[in-house]
Amino acid sequence: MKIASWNVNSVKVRLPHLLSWVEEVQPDVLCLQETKCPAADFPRLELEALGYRVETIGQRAYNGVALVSKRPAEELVCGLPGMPEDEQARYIEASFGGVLVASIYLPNGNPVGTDKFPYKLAWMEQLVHRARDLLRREIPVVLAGDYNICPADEDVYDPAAFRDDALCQLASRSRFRALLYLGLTDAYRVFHREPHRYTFWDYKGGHWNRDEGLRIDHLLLSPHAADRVAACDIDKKPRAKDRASDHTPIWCELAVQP
DNA sequence: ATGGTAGCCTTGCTA
Repeated sequence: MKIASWNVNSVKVRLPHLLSWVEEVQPDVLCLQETKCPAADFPRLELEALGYRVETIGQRAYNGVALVSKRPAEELVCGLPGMPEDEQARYIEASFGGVLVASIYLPNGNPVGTDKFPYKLAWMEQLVHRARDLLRREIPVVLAGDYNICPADEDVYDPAAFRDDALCQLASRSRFRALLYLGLTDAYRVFHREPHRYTFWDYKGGHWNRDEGLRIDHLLLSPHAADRVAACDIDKKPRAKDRASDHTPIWCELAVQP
């Protein structure tokens, strides 16, 4: 069972890239973030033509998450439990044949010193609570998405330049580590130990061409999923295309019948 | 030199 995550930065603009990637890679579940698209406007017919179903929550211009899957979603959850007052479309969760998958668009939190940063930390606190509840079920869980967290300095092309950034703050990293200490596993680091591997390259300043990026998109696995993970990688090819998203997909393969 | 680019509800906001 192949599970992937991709911040597409507008599903409408990225639709050609999205369709060609789905057709080529054939993920069983693809988690999207920053669709920037209300659910009623989501281009679901094009994905259905490839044999996929879509569950999504969205809003105009900002945020928006989706689950694109071959199997129908079960036990759908829209919005992060514990944050009923959150109006931003950042969390959608469902089960697919006994594997629970969430598509997460964690708040960016910049600039630190504004109310955006405490919003990020409060959101992460609720995500920790949700993860704790899900881990009690003792089933395979994949929490996938744009976490807007660089777990360590090795995940940043220029750690000094990002020292005061919300993506690298001690408080942000501490909440991310709280997820790991609960028993979740960073799937990418099971297979790749080398530093300076990225999922995001800023549009500004030719960062893609110099491979100056950040590792902020993550697949976190519950023990039952980590026991079955057979592969995980970042697919850099979509980032090289014209009119690319600033993020590229990350995927993992679980030894579970889809 | 606090720049640069992209997408959106655009003349500003978010990332």
